[in-house]
Amino acid sequence: MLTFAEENYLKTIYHLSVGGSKDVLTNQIAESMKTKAASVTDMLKKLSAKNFISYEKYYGVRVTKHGKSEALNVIRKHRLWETFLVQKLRFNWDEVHEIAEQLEHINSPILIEKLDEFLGFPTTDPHGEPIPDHNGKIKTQPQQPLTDLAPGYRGAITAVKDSDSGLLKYLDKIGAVPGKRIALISKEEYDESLEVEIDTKRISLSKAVSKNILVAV
Amino acid sequence: MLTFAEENYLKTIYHLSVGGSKDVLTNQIAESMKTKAASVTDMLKKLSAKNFISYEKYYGVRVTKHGKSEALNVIRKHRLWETFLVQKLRFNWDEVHEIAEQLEHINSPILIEKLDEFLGFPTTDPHGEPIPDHNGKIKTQPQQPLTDLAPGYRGAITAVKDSDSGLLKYLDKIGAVPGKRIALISKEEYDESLEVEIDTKRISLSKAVSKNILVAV
DNA sequence: ATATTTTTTTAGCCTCGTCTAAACTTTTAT
DNA sequence: ATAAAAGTTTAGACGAGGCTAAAAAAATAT
Repeated sequence: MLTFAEENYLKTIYHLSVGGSKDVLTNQIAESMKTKAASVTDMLKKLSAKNFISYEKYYGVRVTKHGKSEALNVIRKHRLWETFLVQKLRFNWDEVHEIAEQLEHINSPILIEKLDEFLGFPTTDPHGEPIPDHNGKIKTQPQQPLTDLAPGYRGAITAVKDSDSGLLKYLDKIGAVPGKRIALISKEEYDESLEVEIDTKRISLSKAVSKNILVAV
Repeated sequence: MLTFAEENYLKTIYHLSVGGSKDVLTNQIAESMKTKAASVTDMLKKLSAKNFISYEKYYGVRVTKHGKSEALNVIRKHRLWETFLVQKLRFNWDEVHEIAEQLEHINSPILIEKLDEFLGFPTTDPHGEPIPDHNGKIKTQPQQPLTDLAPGYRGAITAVKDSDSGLLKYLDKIGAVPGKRIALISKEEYDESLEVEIDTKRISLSKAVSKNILVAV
């Protein structure tokens, strides 16, 4: 049985490791979890002793098979609860992250299976992120941040990174939600802002916003 | 903000204080929480310092207004989640207690209000226990354990005390669930077992069972 | 190649919640 | 009324998780 803290570290390390091919560093974890490097080092030793991560002093960590499976389980629970909050309790998508951060630690496999069924076995959460199945299998689709694409791109928004409520409220207002079609018209060089078209409306998006919009490629 | 442990102590103390007119004693709490008296004493000091209980060394505790309100809030959450698990996720009533013990500590007032609405503002949980409203008002109805009544009694089961899964499974099997009509036919003196009628069927109930069946009076 | 800066780890301390063992109080029995 | 028993509290310890300050290692600069 994992403690809440262990689950949170594992989830963070897993998230930081996805994409990057290198080991996850102590300071990255500390920054991401808003804690201190010394605290992270302490926890890394514990997680390593329990075989959830492989840890080489000064050179960072990576999750083991065992650790990845635990991390994906926490992520599965988080995303199922977010889906529940939005679909059943009618929360807005910008309000659910903090609550799901608590609910993800509830320990009852049968509860999660029944919740999954109650929700109709959803494959993505309200932000478009894929929900791992009960074996930890996660269905990824080819996607890139809008910032990486060239003018002329047309496609659909697949997901929105970052769970900041302000960003999500804004995206909701302009209609930039998962599933929505979007076209990249042009890129402004000096501030890297993007001119896009959503629902036949032209909108300029700052880089801070557009780097969080993931689209199908 | 209360910790999980503080919430659990407060809930237990409140439950033990209901009915009994005297102060709740250290050993009662320890037994009820399956912990040691020394641990209880430590926590009583903390809860007393925070004004959730009034505590007189060696003579026991009682909850303050403040403490009662917190206890009722935890109980409200527990019973709403139990209702959710049974009504929406189709759990059996004997399976929900442990899961609700975890869910009751989720801290989000708005979540609980939305859950309450989603469930249609229920007034009792699956075991017939009343659900306090968001002001901590609890609707009690006159009820007594079946063991306290005389042969000839006819009425309805209002609630079932104790959350033991074995007991609940048995009660479910014989149809002794809240709302069901029940008649007390006779009382066997030597072992205090009761002959009752439920659904036109005659059943003999041991004292261990019948003391947990609460009926309207 | 050495010195400086950055990153990471260690050492030591803190709070929370738990425990055992020993020391009190209070209650009960003689 | 006093001795024994029962109940409660204190003292001291521990693990989990966090912190600050200092030491050590790695990366970067000169």
